[in-house]
Amino acid sequence: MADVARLAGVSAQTVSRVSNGEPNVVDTTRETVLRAMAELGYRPNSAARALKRGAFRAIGVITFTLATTGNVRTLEGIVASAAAQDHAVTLIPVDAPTQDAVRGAFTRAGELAVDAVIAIMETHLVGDAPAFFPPGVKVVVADSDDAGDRHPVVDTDQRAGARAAVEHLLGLGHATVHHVAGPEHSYAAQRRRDAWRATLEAAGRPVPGVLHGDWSPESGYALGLRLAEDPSCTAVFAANDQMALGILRAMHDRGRRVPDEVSVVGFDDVPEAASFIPPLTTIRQDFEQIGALCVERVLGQVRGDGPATGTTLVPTELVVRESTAPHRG
Amino acid sequence: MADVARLAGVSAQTVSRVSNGEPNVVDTTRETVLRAMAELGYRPNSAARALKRGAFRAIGVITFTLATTGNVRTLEGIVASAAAQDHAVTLIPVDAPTQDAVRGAFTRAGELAVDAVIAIMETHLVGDAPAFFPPGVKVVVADSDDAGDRHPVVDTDQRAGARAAVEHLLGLGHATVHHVAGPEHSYAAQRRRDAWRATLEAAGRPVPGVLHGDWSPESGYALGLRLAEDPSCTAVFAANDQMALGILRAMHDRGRRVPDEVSVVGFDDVPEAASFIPPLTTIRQDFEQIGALCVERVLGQVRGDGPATGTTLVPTELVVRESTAPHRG
DNA sequence: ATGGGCTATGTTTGCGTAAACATCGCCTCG
DNA sequence: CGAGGCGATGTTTACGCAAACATAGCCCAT
Repeated sequence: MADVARLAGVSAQTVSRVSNGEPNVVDTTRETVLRAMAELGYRPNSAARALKRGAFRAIGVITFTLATTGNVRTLEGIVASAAAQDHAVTLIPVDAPTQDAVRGAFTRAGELAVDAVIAIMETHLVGDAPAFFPPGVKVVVADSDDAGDRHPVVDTDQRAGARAAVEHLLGLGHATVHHVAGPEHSYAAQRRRDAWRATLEAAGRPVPGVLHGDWSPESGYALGLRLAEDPSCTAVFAANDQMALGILRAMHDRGRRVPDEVSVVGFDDVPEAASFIPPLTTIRQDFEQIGALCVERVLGQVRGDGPATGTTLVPTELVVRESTAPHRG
Repeated sequence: MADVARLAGVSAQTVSRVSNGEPNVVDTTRETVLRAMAELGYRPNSAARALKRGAFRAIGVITFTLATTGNVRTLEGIVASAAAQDHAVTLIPVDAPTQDAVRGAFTRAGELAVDAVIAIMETHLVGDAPAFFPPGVKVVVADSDDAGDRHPVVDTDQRAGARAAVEHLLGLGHATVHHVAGPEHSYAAQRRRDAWRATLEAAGRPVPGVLHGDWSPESGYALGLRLAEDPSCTAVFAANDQMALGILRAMHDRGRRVPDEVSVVGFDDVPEAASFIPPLTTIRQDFEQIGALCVERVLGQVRGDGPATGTTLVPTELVVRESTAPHRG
């Protein structure tokens, strides 16, 4: 910076003003400085800038895996939204899905060059980790629809989505709907399962035993084989599209035609869902909006004009494709 | 830091030594300091630290989209590997796949708190963008198997992978292999297409006209419908798994049985590939290793003990599943 | 026993920037 | 025509940390 100032024949402070786009600099001076900057290849040093300003203009994102569609697309929404508000995004990996590992990640985040942290994980993993935080760093949690009393929480409206799936199937004339749920410890899976059950009960339908998978297509296939054996099973709601894919294959392998004999609904609307055999009816989640809301909440806290708690639910959308059809009884 | 020093009754420098884990501190002193840190909730300020050290211990990753399996998994590999070497990862989004946008991203990266940059994109997009870089920041490019003379480049061995796919199909007795390629402007797509053609020519087989998709399942479906019309088409090599998925559905819709009548091979080995109908034979890419190599190369440059150019190709693996079978002619 | 070397700790200094305050010249208005 | 004010620019300072250098106490070998 001193070099630029010397070359431009001005003070360092004026260089600072130009580089920060402050208004009270005469145009000719500004241009001289800009030319000097270009000539010397000057870049502001962000460390010094952050040190002085006390802010990094960066958001940390803590997540366990990028292997799931939801996390990645949420992340993408966060990055896009943060970029629009001139903030960078720093990824903070968690080695294992344990509270200890998450606490470690939060500790690292506290020492990192970030002003705020978004955790994409379920509440029970977050636990009390944010308590170990420097007070200045703000936290928002995605993918957990409770704990809104401790941090702002943003999540898909799991209940409404699951209800829409079940009601769609009941509306097609199916007597009841079987459910292939996600892992038992997952809040999202629990929400979808509970809403599935509640919707059946509200409609006065029998509630079949629930099958728990692990979100993978393979688990969907294994459980799908069991459902295929059950002639009374004409409608299946899978807790995500990947398991639905496995179920489709199981039905195919067992000669149960979809949707003629069995209707299948997924959850997520992954990009491939429209190309499954047959194309999958599913519940679309708006991950981009989740990401955008996370950024809004967290920057609201940083600016001091946003709420520090409260849950925001993002609506879902039923996407009807060819894997569901009226029941032929 | 001064508060901690006062409470512990030592100098600020000793606090610094403790917080950096330097060895020449007596255990009792260290413990006193650690206790004072805990009591005051002290966190090192990373801005000041970076300012002093001249390094951020952070790597920037420039990429256009996280919507593709490859980019995400490469990113995941980068994050894991960077974390193992105590580096953070900052995402730098590119708004549009144009050289201008990429140049803008590199400019931002230059002002960001990063010591090095990894670009996950094809070379022709990177263009001369890194020339606008501060000299201190190092660059590595993934997903481009040329330009290794300007920066280190890490990429999947596209040619070997495509050759393995074609040879597998020829080995099953198919007279030739049709190809559904990626977009024409994509280097990766070009490499796979060229290797497909070269392998057919080397075997003295006829080279069918190439069909270009856009990587999406929908484009695979559209092109698959055309292939399904052609009774001479018994083997298809798709440039990625998503298009292969579309092809499988097209064959299914036209009553062309896979693999009995038509064999299909994909590229990537996405997690769903094993659950397609039928499970997809494909070329597995080792994205985690690509990510790890990117980090190694880039940190090697930062440390000054790594090469500044050169291409590293990561081998692929043929994964045989049920979508390919011997030709029945 | 005494010098030399070694370790633990303290002191000084500066990294690059921007806020706060200081200065300087010009314009306006009575 | 001069006081007052305002906008453009310069000067000083501190942000929090760690490198470099300084000091002080100790042990060992001669």
